[in-house]
Parts: sequence; C-alpha cells; structure tokens
Amino acid sequence: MSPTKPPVRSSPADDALRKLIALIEDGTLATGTFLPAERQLAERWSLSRVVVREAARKLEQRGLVSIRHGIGVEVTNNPALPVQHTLERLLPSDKERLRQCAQARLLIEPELAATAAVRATPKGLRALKANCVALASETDLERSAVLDIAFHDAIADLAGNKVLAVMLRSVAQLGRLSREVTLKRFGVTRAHGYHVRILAALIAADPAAARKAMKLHLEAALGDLS
Amino acid sequence: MSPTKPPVRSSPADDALRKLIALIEDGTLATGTFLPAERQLAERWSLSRVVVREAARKLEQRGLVSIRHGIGVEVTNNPALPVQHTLERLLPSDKERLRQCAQARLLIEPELAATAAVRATPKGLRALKANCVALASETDLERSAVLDIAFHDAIADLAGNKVLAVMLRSVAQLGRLSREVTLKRFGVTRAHGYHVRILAALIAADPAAARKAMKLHLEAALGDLS
DNA sequence: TTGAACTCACTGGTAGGACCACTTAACGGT
DNA sequence: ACCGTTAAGTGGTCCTACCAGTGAGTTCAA
Repeated sequence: MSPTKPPVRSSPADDALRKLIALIEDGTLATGTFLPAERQLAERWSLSRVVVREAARKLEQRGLVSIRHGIGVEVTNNPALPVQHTLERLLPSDKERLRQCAQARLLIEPELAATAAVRATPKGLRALKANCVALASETDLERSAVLDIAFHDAIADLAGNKVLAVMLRSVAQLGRLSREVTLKRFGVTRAHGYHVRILAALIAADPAAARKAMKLHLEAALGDLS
Repeated sequence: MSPTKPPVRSSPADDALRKLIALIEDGTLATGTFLPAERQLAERWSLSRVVVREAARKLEQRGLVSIRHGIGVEVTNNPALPVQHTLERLLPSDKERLRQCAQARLLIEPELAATAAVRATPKGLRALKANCVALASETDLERSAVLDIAFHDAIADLAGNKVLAVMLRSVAQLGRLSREVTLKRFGVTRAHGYHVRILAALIAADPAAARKAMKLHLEAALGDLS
C-alpha cells in the first residue's frame, strides 16, 4: 500500500519508444532524415544501448523507420509496411495474394473515390492534376508506377478515412512489389486516360461518376493480371 | 568474385526470426503454448541472447507472440494486432477512430457476408450456428462481446479473402477495445436476432440477403455509438 | 593530374556475463 | 490449516568489448 509503487509502471524501453514516436510525429525527425546514432541516444537519455536498439527495432516493425547497417536509422514513415508483412506471411503465394488484394481494392477504392468527390479541396485537386500531367509525360516505367500509386494514395487521403487509406495503400504497394507484370507503355497511357476521367468526376464533385470511373479503371488495370 | 560470398547475405537475427516463424506456422509451437526460454534458445542455436530477444521482439510487433515479464513468450497469433497499433497512432482520438472504423466495416463486411453465402461449407455453418446458440444463453457481457467478434471473424474466414478478413478483424477488435459504450443486455439479444438472420441467409446461400442482413446489423449496432 | 586502392572513423550487429524485476510454486514456521 | 518466506524460473537492463558494413578522406602509383 506504500505510495512508492503506484500504477506508474513504465519501462525504459517503452519510454524510449514513446519519445521517438513523439519526435517523429511532431516533425522534429522528419521523413528522410536520420535518427541520432544509437550510442548517442543512449548516452543522451542515460539508457543502455540495448534499450535504444529495441525501440528502434519496434519502430522498424511498425514501418516508421528503416535500419541500415553501417549507415544509420532513417525515418521512412510508411504505415502500410506492417500490413504488407502480415499479408505476405498469410498468403505466401504471389498469385493468390494478388488476386485477393485486387478484390479488396475493387471493393474499397471506388467508395473512396466517391467520398473524395464530396470532400475534395482545391489544393488536393491541384495536386491530383499535377500528378496526371506528370504521368502523361513520364517515359520511365518505374517512375510511372510510383506516380500511379501516388495518384491513388492522394484520392484516399482526400476521402478522409485513414483506416481505408492505410488498407488501400498496403494492398496497392503489395501489388506493385510482387507483380513482374509491370505496366507496359500502352498500359501507362491507358491508365492516364482513366485518371483524367476520375479527376474530372472529382472536380465536378460527382460521387457516382467518380465511383464508376474508378471501378472501370481498376477492372481494366487488374484485368491485365489474369 | 570468389564464391565464398555470394548473395547469401543472411544475418543470425534474420535466421532466428525465420526459424521461429516456421516453427509457429507448422504447428510445432501451437497457439497458447510458450516458446522455450530465451537463454535456452540462445544456447540451443549457438546464438547470443540478444539475437533471440530481437527475434522475439519482432514476432511480438507482428502479432505472433506476446512477451510477458516473469512468465515467458506466449504464442498468440493475432495478425490484426500490427494494424491496430498503426491505426491507434494515426487516429489518436478514440471517437474519430471509431467513426472511421465503423465506416470501413460498413463497407467491407456486407460484401464478405455475400461472398460467404456462396462459399460457405457445412462445417463452417455448423460453427456459426454453435456460436449463435452460445450467444443466446450467454449472460456475461464480456464473453458476449468475444462471441460477437468470433461470429464476424468466422464469416470473414468463410468468405475466403484473407486480406479483407485481416482488415475486418483489426477494426472490429479496435472497436471493442476502445469503446466504453459496451453492449447492454438488450444489445446482446438484439445482436443475436441479427446474427440468426444472417446465418439463415448463409444457409440459404443467398448473397443478396446476406449482404442486406449484415448491413442492417451493422447499422443498428454502430448506430448506438453516435 | 588523375585515379584507384587504402585507411580510418563512423554506423549498426553480435557476444557474454552480471545483475534487476516480476511471477510462481514450493517450503516452513506459527 | 494458514500465511509469510524463500528460491528458482522467466524476461528486462546494463556494461564492455568486439565484429561487420559504409563512406569519405588520404595516399601513392601511373
């Protein structure tokens, strides 16, 4: 009953983890920058290096950082990564995983597009338009794929539902990683056409049209996989 | 160019992690059992305890095990846990998180019910029926909530899409954890009624009816939150 | 001058041993 | 028969030394 041990149970490891998360979220440690070296953090916070290491490992598993031997700990902030790990373990077969991811996208993304049509901001629409323009003139297939993903991510953000946004981002990235069937050149131009139509529906603030345009786009793109 | 260092880059930590995952997945380490003590594993595999610890930490972050001070490392196998961590960080506000999770459920789960109606097996239907019966006679609210979640999980499994199943499981568990507004007694009996109707649609292999019944159920249950 | 190899000072990764903190169950005194 | 003590097990932390990649600066030969 002595007040020396109230329910304040907090372990050094948890403290370190929370501190780091806080630093990342408030922008002190921006995406793309590196954390201080493990030894420095340990001394600065009067902790063992082991504790700092464990915190870093946890951050890595949660997709917040990427640890690179000989380099350092880079802030990546990719919340979709843990989901990708889970799905890769649950569905070891690339083909089946892609199939189920496609099904999930087909269910989620048209709805996101419809919501985005209602909630879109001028700023968000400008960004989408810029993405479309960039995709039109992009010749490199690799960068085209990145732009394509960014377009869909941006729509998910506009919709304002972070739960669905994270889910979409996960399956989209997973699809991009595991498909050798990367887009052909004609695939890019076709994708651009669909993107333009989706963007038009968003600008018109027409949910039904956005939903339909997104559905058509996905069915066309995902159909290439079968 | 010497063949002594081909692309076999494998670190002891990765090896340990892979070994443990394999042991868990092939059933050698069943859910509910405990891993050997860290010191034992370290000696058995001729590794440092640090390495074993890091592997265990990673497994914990991925939802495969639960580490408990003074007790041991228990195999839990809850793939939804990483997603929950991510969403709790992205949406710190309980209220907003619940709202978006509800929206996600409303989108995903009716579709899962419809698919389950087509793909349901006799065995799966029996399990669902047993769950319904148990819920009807359960008086404890805590256990009722568990049964409720299990019912929805079972339907997701029947639908055969693990991607959507994991997503649903995540948002459902998250909802149960963060709501103080736990079900009242009348809520349980009402839920049971909906469950029976959903089950009937599944038995009848009627996708449209299943989708509709699930939608009604969710709208009723989630409506209590607002 | 140029350029390629080397050196060295970082980074994270691993090792081993000691000790702390929590849990449980067996033990022993009352 | 009860309850506090003890001891042995577990994970948690620390320290210190060393191994292993990386990159930049230096050196030395062409």
